[in-house]
Amino acid sequence: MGSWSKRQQVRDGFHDCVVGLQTPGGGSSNMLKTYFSDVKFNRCITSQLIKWFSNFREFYYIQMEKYARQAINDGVTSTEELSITRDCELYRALNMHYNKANDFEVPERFLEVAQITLREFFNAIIAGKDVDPSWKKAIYKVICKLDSEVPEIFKSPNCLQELLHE
DNA sequence: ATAGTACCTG
DNA sequence: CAGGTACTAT
Repeated sequence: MGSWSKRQQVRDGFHDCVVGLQTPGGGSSNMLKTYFSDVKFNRCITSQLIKWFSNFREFYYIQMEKYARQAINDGVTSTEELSITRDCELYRALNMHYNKANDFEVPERFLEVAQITLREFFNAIIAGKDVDPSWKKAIYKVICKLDSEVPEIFKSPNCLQELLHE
């Protein structure tokens, strides 16, 4: 399936910054490829790359919904009570998935966006919008606009090593 | 027709 | 994650 020499390196850090990445319209597919300068892309490899990000996004949103519902069951009534810190359960779940080895320092911006996402889910569920089969679409549309730029350092084939030496 | 995505499954 | 289906958009 091709040499994903950079796969492990890029995965984690990428998603600390690119959570809601939507490929259509944004031309993001080509943008992503520029971060894998050592990979020769064909149809198959490209779709696998796209699939990864699809899976990553999926995981992110599944956690958000789960945590939002859990908060509601726990009696939370206001979004003011929902904040995402580096020691909260949700953050740990995400970090465990995207940044298992803690190679990357998760940007503050990620916490902000995650919190916005969580509150978005919370409000939608409270409002009973989840009866609509496509209720998440509205949330996706909001969050994908909050994507951060992917740090340039991830373009380096040796980004992991370089980060570890900082 | 093809690429990209959501949703579900293993 | 990868596979598969169904659906949207180009």
